[in-house]
Amino acid sequence: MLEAFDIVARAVADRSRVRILKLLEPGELCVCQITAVLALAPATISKHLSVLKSAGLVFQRKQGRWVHYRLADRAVNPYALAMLIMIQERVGDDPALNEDRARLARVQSLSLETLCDQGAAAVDAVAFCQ
Amino acid sequence: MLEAFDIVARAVADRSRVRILKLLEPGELCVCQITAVLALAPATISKHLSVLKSAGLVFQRKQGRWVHYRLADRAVNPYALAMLIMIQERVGDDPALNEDRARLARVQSLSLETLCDQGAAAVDAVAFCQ
DNA sequence: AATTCATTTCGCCGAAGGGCGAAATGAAGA
DNA sequence: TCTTCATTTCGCCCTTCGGCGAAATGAATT
Repeated sequence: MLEAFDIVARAVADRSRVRILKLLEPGELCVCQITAVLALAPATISKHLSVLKSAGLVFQRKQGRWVHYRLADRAVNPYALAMLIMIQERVGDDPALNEDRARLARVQSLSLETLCDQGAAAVDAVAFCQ
Repeated sequence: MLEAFDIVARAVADRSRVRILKLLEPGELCVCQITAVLALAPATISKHLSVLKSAGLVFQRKQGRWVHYRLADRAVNPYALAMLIMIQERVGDDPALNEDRARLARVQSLSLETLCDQGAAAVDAVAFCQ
């Protein structure tokens, strides 16, 4: 029990991972989309997602070349859902998170093909055009 | 906001600190009592308490030679109380925590004077006598 | 079967964090 | 004022963890 709570607590005790959880609130996202928003190396994002998945905070769905992640909606870890709800309800207005949401909007205006080819550069290009 | 959540999350992302929070649920305790239960160095316990205090999870009260800590009951950090409630309601039956509670009972059967003089050894002596 | 390519795994680096002993602090008592 | 002593702070060690590039994986396409 302590062990299970500890896994969830350690998982959310990192800004990048909380940013990912907040990004996933509106719906599932592809790894490359998350990577483009956070502007970190794919290896880093993959590691974060693996930690979140192990904690039962996110689920994974593979479709074609891409892997989509979404917030957990079923209790794998008894503390995961409660923690997600807490983050959802209480962690709201924040400069970094608002920035992420704006960036996500631009990311989602691109096809996955374009995004994977161009990476974060394409996102900045969209920002420039608007 | 993200910053504030991060501080609380990192504070509870450690087994020793969660054990301390669970110990404090029935009521305030002296530093030496917590030290005797967890069987860690006073310096270590003090550091943990400082982290919990900075996160707004515990309050401090000085009385004579001793310092008493208790769970926060007023919102210093907007996430602290919610996290405490979550830990209180959901983190329950666990071998380590049960062990701590049993050890706490023995600790509380000693006066602070005896406890501070003898340390953890006195606690083991009580266990032996019962 | 070979290629492409999004994702993951591996190995490494530097920073952060838990643990302790020793020294500092500071309040109570002599 | 001087001593005592619970607690805290400081410095150090060692482990854990976030980050990255390079290599491995594995599914889809040619």
